[in-house]
Amino acid sequence: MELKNTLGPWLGKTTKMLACLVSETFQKNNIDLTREQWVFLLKLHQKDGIPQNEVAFITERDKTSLARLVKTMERKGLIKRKISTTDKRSKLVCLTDEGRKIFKKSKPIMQQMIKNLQSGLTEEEVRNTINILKKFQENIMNQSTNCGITIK
Amino acid sequence: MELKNTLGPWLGKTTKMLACLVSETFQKNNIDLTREQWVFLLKLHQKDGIPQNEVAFITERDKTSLARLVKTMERKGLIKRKISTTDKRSKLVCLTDEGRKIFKKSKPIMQQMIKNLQSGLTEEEVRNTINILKKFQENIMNQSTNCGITIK
DNA sequence: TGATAATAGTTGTATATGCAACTAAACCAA
DNA sequence: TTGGTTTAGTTGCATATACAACTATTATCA
Repeated sequence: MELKNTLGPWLGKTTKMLACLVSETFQKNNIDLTREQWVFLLKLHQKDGIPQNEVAFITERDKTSLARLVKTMERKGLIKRKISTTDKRSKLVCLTDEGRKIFKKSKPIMQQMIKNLQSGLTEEEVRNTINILKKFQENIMNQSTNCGITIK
Repeated sequence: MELKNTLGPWLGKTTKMLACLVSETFQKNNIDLTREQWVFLLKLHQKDGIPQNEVAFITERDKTSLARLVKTMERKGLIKRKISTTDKRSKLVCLTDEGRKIFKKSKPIMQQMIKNLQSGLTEEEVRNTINILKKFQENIMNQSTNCGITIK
């Protein structure tokens, strides 16, 4: 089996190109965000004021990685933290006005980008591809003890 | 359009899980390599003694990123460099015995892993999925000026 | 030929990532 | 209640990544 006829390299390359596009799109539109920061803001828009460990779970990220992302975004004024009143260990992450503002600006741009990415693909093709990716993820989990982030 | 029904997040998550599996597999088998280092060694096995800029192109990576990868791998004794005789700017990257040895050890393990990843998927499904990914890549390039790494 | 442009690689700076080891708080069980 | 365990978050260390600015060398063309 030729490696280049397997999914792995194709997934890697496509993901890399997508990351590049997102970065380029933000730059073009003067949005000072990284892809990771954008996803973080998106999640906070869906549910604000959640503890860091929950954000780490939702965004499927190591807690140390998240801690540093939080630090960067707090420094940039996109989010703020407050210690939970019920659990002094826990820090709740909240959007700031600035975070909301930047996300609002980015939203239509990202929606358009996502729409363009799917152009030429039928809904069925997308659905089928997602199903293949799910199977692929199951195959990963069957070989692993710790990569098993829940399949939604 | 719900974001979670689009390809982007699924690609990202699958790639992340795959990276995790590769890392875990190396650790389990006492192979001191990262995923990137392994791909680098693979490329060198296909063609040894190539200049850094060509490796950067082949592995679709920024030249600065590659320079640091080269530095790390040289320090680990996996590769060595020699200045080209025809172009004093150019540095040719070559495998060392150590690099060959580690790759040889890793090869069957990676082959098995890749085989397992495709289990339950028909050849046609894999082929179709790759074609969708190609279309997706084209859509990326249509929106971008610099993410257009050649589609092979 | 000689000035200018292009190319190969490095360094500075910034972001993101994960493992291991740590602190502090909360939980739990004898 | 108290002492061990679990949990939330941080810090140290290492890797990977990319943009901008830099050096050194080569290529171009007027």
